[in-house]
Formats: sequence, structure tokens, C-alpha cells
Amino acid sequence: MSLRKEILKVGKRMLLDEGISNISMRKIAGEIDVSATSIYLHFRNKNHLIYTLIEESVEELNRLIRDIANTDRDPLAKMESIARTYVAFGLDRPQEYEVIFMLHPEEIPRYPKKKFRKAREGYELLAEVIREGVDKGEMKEENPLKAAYAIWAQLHGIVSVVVNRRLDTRISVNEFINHAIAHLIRGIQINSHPQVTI
Amino acid sequence: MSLRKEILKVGKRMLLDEGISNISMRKIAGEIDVSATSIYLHFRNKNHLIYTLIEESVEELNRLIRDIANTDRDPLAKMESIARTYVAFGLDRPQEYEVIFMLHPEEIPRYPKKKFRKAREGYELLAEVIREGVDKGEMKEENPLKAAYAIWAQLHGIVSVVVNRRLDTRISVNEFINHAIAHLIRGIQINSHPQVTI
DNA sequence: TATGCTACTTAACAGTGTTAACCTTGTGTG
DNA sequence: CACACAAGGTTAACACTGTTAAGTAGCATA
Repeated sequence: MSLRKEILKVGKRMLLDEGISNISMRKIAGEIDVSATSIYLHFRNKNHLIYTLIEESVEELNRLIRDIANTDRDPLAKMESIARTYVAFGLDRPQEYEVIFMLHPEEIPRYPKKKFRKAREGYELLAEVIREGVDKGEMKEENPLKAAYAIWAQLHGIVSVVVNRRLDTRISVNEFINHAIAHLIRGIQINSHPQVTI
Repeated sequence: MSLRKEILKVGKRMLLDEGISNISMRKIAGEIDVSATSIYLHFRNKNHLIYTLIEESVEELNRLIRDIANTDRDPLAKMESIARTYVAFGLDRPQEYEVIFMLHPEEIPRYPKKKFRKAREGYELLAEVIREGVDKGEMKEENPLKAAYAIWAQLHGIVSVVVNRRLDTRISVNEFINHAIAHLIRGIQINSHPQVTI
């Protein structure tokens, strides 16, 4: 196995086991029995290594969502399924989730635009489901992309509150998720637009 | 001025100017012209210092929300106002916001419970507004506290998406916020509950 | 055989949080 | 007045961190 692949393997394991704040170049290198500076022959710096580490996690999440978006269930059901899948991913794999959605991209200014676009694929897929819902008369929405971002924000909020332990102990996590997703669906469903004065 | 207060003053300025990841004990101490270890005579460690730093920010945000909650406007208007205030706070003061709502609390296991309760005051206030809305027939909600957390999650998501630069450049920040808050209000408003099958 | 490249190493820089041990200064007490 | 003691600082050190510069084996080619 090439050193590059070995670095990625050990790095990924460390990310999952110990979290982003407990990863270090020296620890990764030490586990492979190589000097820490060798990593710099294969990755520009730590940030690039970590972004490479989670690249396939991003693709995995996208694939999960794409598979739901491409079924022929009705749009509202798809949206709920996407929402649950997203939240489940965030809760199952908080370490990767944190890197994917909580890190500031200005920390890696040279990150290729192509990869940023990949990270945005989920929004596009959700927007497509909303367009479909509007066409089929299940949803009301003038700007599906904007709505997709609003819903995404909501999902991110749900994950954050749970992962960062901001939820009141009186409330069960599952009940909270069900409630929040129901709330989310209500926000876009048709018949739910009385006179709103914003 | 006592050294403790001076540490807090300089620390706060550094937090606002340079962000949490660019604060260091030595830098704070250096600016006051004192040794770094002196800080440990006044704060248990760096985490405790930082949490003390943002304590008054938490109180400020609570006060803003409390002032809205205590007016006699109708509950829906109050909720929108609280939502806008929360988002504005997060965008105006991202460095403090990050510490308040994005840091993992397990990093300070000895943090007094009283202070955690203070950080939760916002949820309680929002829950109270929802209860009021239900009583006045403006909102429909079985569990106001749970709903308050769902809405809070949504607000946190809105702030996160913008602050972490995850918003598509085709979408203006203001439009997005307006949209997301409208979406949020729709989720709890009465007449917006057709047959949802979750 | 000599050159040059590839993939690595060692040493070092400049920083980090934190602890242990020491010292100075002001105050209260015998 | 002399002594003890505590408060509030200090210096030195430990064990880390990311990153760069310079040096070095081993191998392929001219």
C-alpha cells in the first residue's frame, strides 16, 4: 500500500475514534512508523489532509440522498426520507459531520471549486424534489433553491442541537427529531399558507 | 483595575478581533505585560476563561429576547421578532456566537449547572411565547418546549449556514433569512395543519 | 561511472496549554 | 519590633502542536 493511502487510512480511523481536535500529524505518522514530515510530501498541509479524509464521506451522504431523490415516491415522502437520512448521518458520524458542515472554508482558500460544488450537490437534489412537489401540487414554493437552503439549515440545526448537547434533558432525542421534521414538512406543504404577514 | 478584569477585557477584545482559534494565554498575558501563568491564578484553565468571556454575551442575547417576549404584541409577531433578533445577533457577532452555540460542553465538565440553565433561558422564553400563541388561537402546538427547541434549531441552522459560508452565491443573505423565517413561522401557525402523515 | 530524481529523514523554529517551584510584598499577630 | 503567613505574582520546564529547511539513502538513466 502506498504511503499516501496508509496516511488516509490511519487518519480516517483517528478522525472517527478521537475527533478532529485530537488528530495530529505526529500521531498519524507515528502509527505508520514514519516521520511526521513525510505527510507533507503527500498533502499540502493538515487542512488538505482532513478535507481529503472526508471527501468520500461527502460522496457517501450525497449518494444516500441521490438514491432517495431518484425514486418515484411522492415528493413529500421523499423529502421526509431525505430529512431523516441527513439527520441520521449527522448523528451516526458526528466527527465527519463536524468537518463537513462546521469548518470554515476560508481555512482552505485553495480548495478546488469542483469539490465545493460536490459539497453542494445535496442542496441541488433537494431543490429538485421541491420543484417536483410544486409541479405535482404537493408543495408551494416560489424559489425552490432558496427553500432547499432553508430546509437544509433546519436539518443542520437539528443535528447541531443534538450533537452539541444543547437539547433539554426533559426531551427525548427521537421525539425532538420527529417533531422538528414534522415542523419542517409543514413549512412547505400546500394548504399551509394562510395570510402570513412577514 | 484588577488583573482578573484586565484579562477579561483583553480576552474579549481578542475574541472579537481574532476569533476563538487565534486566542492564546500567552498573547493575552503579553498584552497586559504579565506572565501567562498569572492567568491561572484567576481562571481554572483556558476553557473557563473563554466561558467567562462570553457569559455577558449570553446574558445580552437573553435580555434582547426577554424584552421582546415581555411586550404585549401578538405571539406570532413576537416570534418573528425573536427570530430576527437571534439571527442578527449571530451574524453581527459570529465569534461570540460560535463559542456560545457551537462548542462542545463536555470540554468543560465542571461548568456550574446554574450557568447552563442561563444558557437555556432563551428556549424557555420562546416556549412561553408559543404557549401564549396556543392560548390565543394563533398557533397549534402540543408540546411548546419541544417546539421551542425545533425552532431554535432552525434559527441556529440559519446562522450556521450563513456564518460558515455554506450559502449559494446565487442567493442573497437577506432573501435567504426572510425566506427561512417565513418558513419557520408557517411551521407553527394555525391553519397550517392538514393531514400530515409522519 | 556519474548524474539526477524520488522518497524519505533529522533538526529546528515558533508556537501551544499547563504545572511545579520559587520569590516578593503587604499585613496581622506574638 | 520581629516573625509568620498568605496573596499574587514570577521563571523554568514539560509535553505537545504544525510546518520548513536541509540533508541523505537508493535507484534509474545517460
